[in-house]
Amino acid sequence: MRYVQEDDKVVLTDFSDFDITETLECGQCFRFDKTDEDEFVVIAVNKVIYIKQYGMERVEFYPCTVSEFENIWIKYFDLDRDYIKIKEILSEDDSIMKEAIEFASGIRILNQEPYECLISFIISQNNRIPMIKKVIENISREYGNDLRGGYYSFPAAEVLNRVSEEELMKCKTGFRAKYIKDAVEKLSSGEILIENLKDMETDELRRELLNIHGVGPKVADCTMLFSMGKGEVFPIDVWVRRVMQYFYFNDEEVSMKKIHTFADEKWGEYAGFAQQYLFHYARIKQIGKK
DNA sequence: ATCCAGGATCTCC
DNA sequence: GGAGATCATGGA
Repeated sequence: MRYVQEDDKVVLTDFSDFDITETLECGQCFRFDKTDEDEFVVIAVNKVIYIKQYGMERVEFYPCTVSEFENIWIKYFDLDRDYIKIKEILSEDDSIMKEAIEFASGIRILNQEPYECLISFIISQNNRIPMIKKVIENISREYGNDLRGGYYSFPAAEVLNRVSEEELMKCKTGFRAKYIKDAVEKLSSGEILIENLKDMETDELRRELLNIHGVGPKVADCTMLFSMGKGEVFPIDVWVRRVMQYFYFNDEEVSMKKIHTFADEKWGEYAGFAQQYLFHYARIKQIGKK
């Protein structure tokens, strides 16, 4: 990996296993817009950044400085991880996983902000991805800070804690408004210290997140995988359930516990990565849907 | 119109 | 401890 400053851009070259379109559109994050072919704008960490990719030759990040790139975006886009090794291990003696990986081999598991990620996946329950994006956008526009260009930061827990359930509903949160309220209350009161959570052991962290009303296994697991560096966590949603049953359980109904045990034994510390390749593959190809 | 969406909760047994 | 209904909202 090599990167240099060119005007207001940081230009990345000599990289592999990174595709901005696959990474953003594989369902792990919601605050981005496509601005052109292989070009996106991402809103994160109080910043608006554009990313344009030219094949496997060149990726431009702008506006951006080398120090911002090193301090924020390398970690955010998980660019310092060896995906070649992960893909080798996951593909070994598994032609299904091999195909899912080859289908979108440029996916990186982002390291998002824990608080925004948690609220985003609370909103995601029983919802569609375009609608999830709209709701998060509504909340940000209404209560976040203006970052210019029509983009707004996601409001802090202390800010949303002062917003009534009825006001939140106007952002189209639906029945999830009371769940968001419980989360921001526990976070802003200090009952849950979100920034300390990623240092906790996975099982204990999971139990902590499950104490929030409206956070179940799936939302907790997505939060841990996509924002707390817990790469061994295997979130199971309708698509992952379908694809797992279809490919690994002879298309039979199996319990969540059974799928978790299987994933843990088969993929271990890389189960979360396996999950994301499978989820994206299944959703695009509509695997297992009747 | 009816069903369903990156689920979780509540109720009832 | 598992099955079934319910929850807002909008698109197919």
